[in-house]
Amino acid sequence: MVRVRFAPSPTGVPHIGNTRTALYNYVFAQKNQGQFVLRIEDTDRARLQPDSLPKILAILKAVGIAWDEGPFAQSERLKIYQDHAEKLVKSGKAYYCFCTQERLSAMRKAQQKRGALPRYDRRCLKLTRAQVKTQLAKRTPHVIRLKVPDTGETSWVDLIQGKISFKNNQIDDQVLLKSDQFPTYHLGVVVDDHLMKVSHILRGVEWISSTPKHLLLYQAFGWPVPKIGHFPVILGPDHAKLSKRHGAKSVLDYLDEGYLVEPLITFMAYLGWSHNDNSELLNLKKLVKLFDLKKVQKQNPIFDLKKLNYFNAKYIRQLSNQELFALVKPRLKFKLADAKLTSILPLVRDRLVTLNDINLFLDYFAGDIKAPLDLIVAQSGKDRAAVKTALGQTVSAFAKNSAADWQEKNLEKIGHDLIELTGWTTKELFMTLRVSLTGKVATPPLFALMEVLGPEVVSRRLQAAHEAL
RNA sequence: GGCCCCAUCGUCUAGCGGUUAGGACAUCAGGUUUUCAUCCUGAAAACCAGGGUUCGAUUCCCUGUGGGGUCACCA
Repeated sequence: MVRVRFAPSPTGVPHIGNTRTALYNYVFAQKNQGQFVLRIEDTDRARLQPDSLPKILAILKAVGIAWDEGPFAQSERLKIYQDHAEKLVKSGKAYYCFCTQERLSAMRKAQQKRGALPRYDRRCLKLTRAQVKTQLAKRTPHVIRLKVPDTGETSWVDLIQGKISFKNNQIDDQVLLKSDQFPTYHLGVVVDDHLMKVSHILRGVEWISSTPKHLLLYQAFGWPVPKIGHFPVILGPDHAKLSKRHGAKSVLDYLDEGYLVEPLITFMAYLGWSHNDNSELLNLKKLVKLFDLKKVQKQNPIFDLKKLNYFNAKYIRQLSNQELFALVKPRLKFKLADAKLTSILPLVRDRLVTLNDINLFLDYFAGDIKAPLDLIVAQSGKDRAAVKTALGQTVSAFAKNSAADWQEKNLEKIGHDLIELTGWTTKELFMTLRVSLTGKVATPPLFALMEVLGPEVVSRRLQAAHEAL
């Protein structure tokens, strides 16, 4: 039975990289008809951020990752870790340490000065049983440390990275139970992964160097070791691990900005894993079908927003007008009648990168604009007087068209007649009208736009520009 | 710095001893008889370096270089 887990610590909101780890885990479990356990590793009380748990859950839900068990909070399982740590002390695999933080940091400083490896000097390992007893009786603050073997090496075959091995003498006597009686990460994961019958530990490469410590713990407990795999970490544009420093955003942030779930899933999936040419849009179901742990890269991928944009725009284009309408409506920053939005949508849909981009095209539909005279003249390529004349001719030409026949086709015909009348090039005239009507240089096709704008608005804006010139 | 890992176009990647080293994003150019976008076509763009092994290395091995991760009573 395949059982995976996602075990975030509630010290912040998971960014895209962290969420990708959850995604890979989930997809791997689904692929193997396995189960997904959600565990909250809230053992660091100092860095705990209470508002991050709801966000973690919201992200998983948004992506569609359904957990089969949990969320389990480690803070509610303290006794379990304490008992296990004590057990290790009894069996001689771990020991009490009464050293103060001050001593430890002074020791480390001295070691570094010497150029030596910063690690615990095992002073408390030399304590006699009686000495330990006295200290405990005195309630001296203490931790429990793992007694790491001095010789030999610890290795495993990583599901993604291949064989990895560490010499034991490189590994510090890790703290297992902190002086506040909370477990450290190392104790917590090992105990929980075992108790929760996790079969595959799949996490980011940043955990590789702690893996031997965990392996040693499994050994100390006499437990079987789960399969272990380490995903590459996502790097920022500066090639350093993606972090808050890069403004690394969460799935929730991207959703807010008008990105959609499927493109987000696709984007995350292709960061360190590949299928065909990495251009196919995915969703959770497709990803489950295609995912293969063997195709996960060892090399760390670099975050590239352009790809997300590509997938998002592509996804939007595949939506029906009705679907797009529903998605876009709540994001309007302009007051707009439904019927109007419906008629605008086909004109702008190919131009949207995110859903929020809808607002980029709405100002001249929803409100009124002030004609940018200089821009109009510049785009026309003519002098001011000529533009004024041409706009005048345009106003009267369109005025002759009945409101009932106010359709793109008819309007376009008038436009072409005007080209003959004025002697301007198509580009010159149409750009002049475009800017006069929208204030912008880049817009949907001119006559489709005019149809939606309607005769009154078109006439009013052209007239206004004409008069102002 | 020690330890661990990694190394194909700018980016994501295909490749698993013999290929004109392929695709996608991005970029650039042209086309779709009005802009922008879409769409289509095309272009430029990579095997980190040096040694081996081999008839033959992008591919296997070693070294160097470069990159990343990690060195807490944080996860």
